[in-house]
Amino acid sequence: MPTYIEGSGLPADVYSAKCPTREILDHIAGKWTVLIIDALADGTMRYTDLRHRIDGISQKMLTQTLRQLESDGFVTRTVHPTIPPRVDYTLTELGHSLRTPIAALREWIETNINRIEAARRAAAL
Amino acid sequence: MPTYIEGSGLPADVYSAKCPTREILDHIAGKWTVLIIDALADGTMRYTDLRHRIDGISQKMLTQTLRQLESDGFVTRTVHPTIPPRVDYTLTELGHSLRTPIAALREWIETNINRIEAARRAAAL
DNA sequence: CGGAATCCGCCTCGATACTG
DNA sequence: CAGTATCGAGGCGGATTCCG
Repeated sequence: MPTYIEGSGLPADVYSAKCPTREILDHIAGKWTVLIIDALADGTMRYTDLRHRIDGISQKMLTQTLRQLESDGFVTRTVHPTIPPRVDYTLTELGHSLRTPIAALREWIETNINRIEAARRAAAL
Repeated sequence: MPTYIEGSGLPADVYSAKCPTREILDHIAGKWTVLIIDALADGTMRYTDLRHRIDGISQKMLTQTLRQLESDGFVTRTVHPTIPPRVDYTLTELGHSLRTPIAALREWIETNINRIEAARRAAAL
């Protein structure tokens, strides 16, 4: 049984360019998005924690992606007015439910990496 | 138990920028990649089939993404030397095993779209 | 500490036109 | 039918500088 979009009544379908699901797919299906959601699976993390956990991410992309996740309602940003400042990032309930498919993707890559690399070498012929 | 990278012996870890898993994540985590893999889940499809199934994809992105998937060993490209030409795309065994996590992601979006839209409106305040 | 602001090269992506 | 070629806008992403 498909889900129907509130308002339009049309069935949810990522294959349809104008379906709201398409934009969400575009937001979620990104390298940094996946890594941040997955990193927050264990619980609250500070900005610097994330920066060090996710090797190779720049300040700009971290901030930018976090803002996107926040405005999509996946992540909560909490500012503690202390000196030095402290900002915590946590998954919302919605973001929490996204954990499972995201983690599944990461785990698939990690467990199959040797098969993948072998397939790439074979495909390169 | 983690997977270890053949050759280096290091544990597979997408959080590490230099780990080969990171590049694969970058290739897989994309709007078009997800849609193509998911579309091919049902079986072989021709170029034009894919073009019509995935609403809004340009010829360029379809060709480009298919080539990427092919060189990563997820998809097989078969050319039939007929007139008019016919090209079939099929998931390899590896690509087939990727179906599960990809479909899980698509399904999560489609079933939760109304929650997501509500959360976005709430986050926008 | 947790950003914001700015600059900038490059690559992505889409639109258009053309081809065997 | 299944692409290739080209172009141009925009976004990605890194580096740097500055701030409360």
